[in-house]
Amino acid sequence: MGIKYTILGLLQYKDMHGYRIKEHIERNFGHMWSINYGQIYPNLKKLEEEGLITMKEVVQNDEKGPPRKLYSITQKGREEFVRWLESSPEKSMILRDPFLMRFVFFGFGDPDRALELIDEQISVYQEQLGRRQANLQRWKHGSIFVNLIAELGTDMNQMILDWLEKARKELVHHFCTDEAGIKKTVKMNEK
Amino acid sequence: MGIKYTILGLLQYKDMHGYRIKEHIERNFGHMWSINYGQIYPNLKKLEEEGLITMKEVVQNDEKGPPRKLYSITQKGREEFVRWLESSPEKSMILRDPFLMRFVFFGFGDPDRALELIDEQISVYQEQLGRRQANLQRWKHGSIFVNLIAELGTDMNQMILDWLEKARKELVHHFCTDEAGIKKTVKMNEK
DNA sequence: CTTTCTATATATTAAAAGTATATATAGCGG
DNA sequence: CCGCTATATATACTTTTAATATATAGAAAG
Repeated sequence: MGIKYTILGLLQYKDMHGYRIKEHIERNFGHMWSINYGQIYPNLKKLEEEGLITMKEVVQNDEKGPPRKLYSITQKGREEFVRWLESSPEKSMILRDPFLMRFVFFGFGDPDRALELIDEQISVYQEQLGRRQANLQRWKHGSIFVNLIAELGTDMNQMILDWLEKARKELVHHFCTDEAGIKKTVKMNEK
Repeated sequence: MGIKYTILGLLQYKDMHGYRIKEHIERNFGHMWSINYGQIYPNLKKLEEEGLITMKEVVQNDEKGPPRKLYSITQKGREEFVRWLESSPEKSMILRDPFLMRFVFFGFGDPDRALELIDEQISVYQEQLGRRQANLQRWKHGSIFVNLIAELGTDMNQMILDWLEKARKELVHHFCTDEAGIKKTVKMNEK
């Protein structure tokens, strides 16, 4: 889904080699999505075949490591990129969450364990939120677009945390009204 | 990612055939994720091979259409399902958004067009929010878990709308301070 | 000087997921 | 009888993910 154009977009900023492309994406957009080497190298090859980028040179590494292939975008690539950039997205947001997939069926499992899993998820998102807020400060002077996306990341994180806490409360109440002996659990889990 | 367990989970509620599984997922969780026949039938076959479900019977359709294969979960399937249900998720949420992928690079395109795309996205989410809120009413008396997930869907929708409007304002301001002649555009897009 | 470790770099393969397409059955309306 | 729609099973192909392979080079330890 648009990996080609993401790579083209990055090469508009500056020339890059494959390893650096993944690094850049992870650093700047890692909170929103990620990319794999299995996607990068085949797409670089394809873009080159289509004449949208060229492999400029193979340079010896300054620091350490093997020689690297530096890619740059062509004029044809710039035009194709803008054509895509100004087209309407063909699909809406796709979301996959192994936790939510479990959440739907929590009625089938052990209520105690369900609450534990929610607590784990709350911890994960709290930690991630802290990292994202720290990153926000770092990126304040960068691109307004990256900044706004980072804000979306923290907004989303906060929203999910709020929902998790609300869901937890309602489930504690729901489990509590069951004939199951979980009152002790409710008490233990209350702060 | 867990398609097998989603199918197992649905078969805990009641026996179903392949076509109905997709229908059920689209109706109850369509706001969060979707599934394709290309995922359903191979996984049904695999689950049967693993002894987690059985193909109970082939029944002639009452209404119309061809005969259908009714699947039901086995005891082994129930145990495997609960094992998965009570395990910690192995990954975090995955998010893919063709619009956000473009948003990041809006600095390269035409500012007018960028604002148009944002306006389109706002329309899409507003419409989706209306549908989700209507669905919320319908599901109020159903499973508390499905209900909470539906609430998450509307919460997320509202959050994204808020962010889009905030982003739009900041971008209008950002573009306005450019040396580009977009003041007219700013004026036309103001309500 | 050699070995081990780490970071950096290119790349491929297998499995899983997602998309598109094919084929079939049956009722209904023209 | 034909065309359309809904219902139903299923496969082929593409994309993504995860894992793995191979390589280079500096630094540290022995």
